[in-house]
Amino acid sequence: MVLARLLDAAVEHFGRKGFEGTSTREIAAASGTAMSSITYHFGSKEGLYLAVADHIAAQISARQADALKAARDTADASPAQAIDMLLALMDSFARMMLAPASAAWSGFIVREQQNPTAAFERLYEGAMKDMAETFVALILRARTDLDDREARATAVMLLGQALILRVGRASVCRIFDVETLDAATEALLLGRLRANALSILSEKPA
Amino acid sequence: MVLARLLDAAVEHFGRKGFEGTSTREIAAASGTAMSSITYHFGSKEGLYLAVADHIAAQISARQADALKAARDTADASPAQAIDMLLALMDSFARMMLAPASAAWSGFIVREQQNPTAAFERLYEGAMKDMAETFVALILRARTDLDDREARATAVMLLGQALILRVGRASVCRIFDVETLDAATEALLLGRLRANALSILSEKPA
DNA sequence: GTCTATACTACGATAGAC
DNA sequence: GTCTATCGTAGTATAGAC
Repeated sequence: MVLARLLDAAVEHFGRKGFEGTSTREIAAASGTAMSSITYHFGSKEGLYLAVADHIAAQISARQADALKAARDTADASPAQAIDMLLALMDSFARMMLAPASAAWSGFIVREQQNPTAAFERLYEGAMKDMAETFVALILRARTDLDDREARATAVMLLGQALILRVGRASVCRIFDVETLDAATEALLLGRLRANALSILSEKPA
Repeated sequence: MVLARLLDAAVEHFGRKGFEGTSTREIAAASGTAMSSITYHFGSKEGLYLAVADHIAAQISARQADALKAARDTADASPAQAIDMLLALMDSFARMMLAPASAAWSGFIVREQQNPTAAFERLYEGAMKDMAETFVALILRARTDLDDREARATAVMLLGQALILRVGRASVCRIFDVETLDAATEALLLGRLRANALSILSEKPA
């Protein structure tokens, strides 16, 4: 119980302020326990940090599980079906980027992207790899004119459009001249994302 | 001279390890000077941090100045001309995201996006606003079917495709199964980015 | 298991010599 | 202007009571 509270508080604090920016005393205080319980349960501050990576990966996987399961059997999908699945997957991913819960996760993940530690491996293998490979497989079904590497590049670009909703949030708000994203603006962004993805995925006439 | 060395070292250290993750002693050591010179020149650690924000904004502006100047007079551009300018601007921005120098900058900027301090204002006003507004203006010329808010959303999505090249670098490398991005993969990504942007910007038949 | 108390290190800021 | 020396604070980790 204390263990779970410590983990939740650690996700929040590490996500928002980074490893060095967070003190174990803060996390312990937010969990209503003593700092030494971190050593007891996780061995060290670093041990807690790695546990947070696993925790985040598990939460993301759970959140995307439905959308990924629907896209699991892509071997015999028609291009049109693959596009439908991709649009649904993009929408699911983008909604996660818009959800408040992803703020702390993304802070954690983005730091690991720029300065990968052992935690990045856990994040990628635990949550991101599955989504990336599913994307690539679906794109290959949708755009039969692309080879494997082109499909991977396309997956990167599609994901980037959703990623900026979280990672560039402050700039997005400035571009729309709002303090926080309201429902109407979120809907507008999701609609544009869908339209763009459709443009990209529709196979071009030679 | 010491001042410039401190600033350069601070960009690197703050960018890679964040404000709390960087000690003033580290920065001073990397600059070959004493820690107390930070207090002398910048007043405090925070003063140095804000100076770094201005420094980064200036460097980005300088780097994008040519591409932005070429797109300055958009009032009478035809849709085809606007698309050409946008593709050039996208390419310029994406190449900055691929350049090694942007690693430290982006670390700094991304932290500010998620946890904006006074430094974010300086970054946005000093470098990002100009690019964002230029993007929106050009998109409105290229896609006459979009209203202002739709054009802003489209700008966000276009920038996201380039942003992921830096912010999601570790994942991009994993998706391509490489340690670092080689020239061939970079060319592939730039090519896909251009193709996607073209798909998105080509006005759809009603 | 969870707490209090404490050892040890590193931090930012400042004072003062030169 | 740039250095060395030092102060006060806050950090992680550990030991030991309960």
